[in-house]
Amino acid sequence: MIYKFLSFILIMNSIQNMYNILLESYGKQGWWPLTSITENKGYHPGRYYLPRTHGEIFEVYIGAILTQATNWKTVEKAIKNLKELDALSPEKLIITDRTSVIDAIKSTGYYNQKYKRLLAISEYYLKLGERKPTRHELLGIDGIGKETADSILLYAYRDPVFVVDAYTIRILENHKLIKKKEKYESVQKLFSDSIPRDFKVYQEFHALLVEHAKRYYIKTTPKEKKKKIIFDPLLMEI
DNA sequence: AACCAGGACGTGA
DNA sequence: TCACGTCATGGT
Repeated sequence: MIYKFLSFILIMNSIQNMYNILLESYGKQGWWPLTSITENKGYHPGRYYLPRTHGEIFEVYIGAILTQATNWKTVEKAIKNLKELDALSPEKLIITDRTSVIDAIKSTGYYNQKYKRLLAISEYYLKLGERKPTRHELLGIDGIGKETADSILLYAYRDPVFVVDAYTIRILENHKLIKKKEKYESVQKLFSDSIPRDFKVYQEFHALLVEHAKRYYIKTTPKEKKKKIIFDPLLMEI
């Protein structure tokens, strides 16, 4: 029993170390990217007061839906298209004709689903008014699962909710900090137990894990078919 | 030219 | 509960 306790302490320490090293290596990431920020492709490191307007907050919702199972570059294009269409607000999105919106978001794939989901969050966002959503409410909306809900809470509202994505799982598995098929909430709790309850840390850590995974956890050449992971330099350090 | 992307959801076992 | 198929375009 005491053995288990000690190993848990070590794991917590590794998580904290991982954050320190990633931050030191890559710097502040400045998520969530916003079109109102013209420089640095919308990223705004250190400006933790963002987003602040309804336009910026709603853009996080839109991006969170559109980025599901696709890369951000295609989402960037889609949001830009929506802006040119003048459909980048819940009110406008609802009244804009379906084919125009679908055409705008086509690059992100799954456009039929995503169109429906954009409508759903638009309706919800309007009903919300000035109120802040709860996780439970968000999860009740079509197309919003755990990761999307937590992304919205963390990046649109600055709630200290850790976002667990596929990359996070992959990295932690590789470092043997979790077992395979560890559950979402379980991984989330591990982070909550290991790092200070500070939304800024949560935002940066998640973004840093994504950055790290993009560098070392994606297959690079068709040759390395069997090897998903190249080599993670962090394995030596933590 | 496969293989994968900042997932979610429905279904059948 | 859980493993698996589906949704679809674009980047590497």
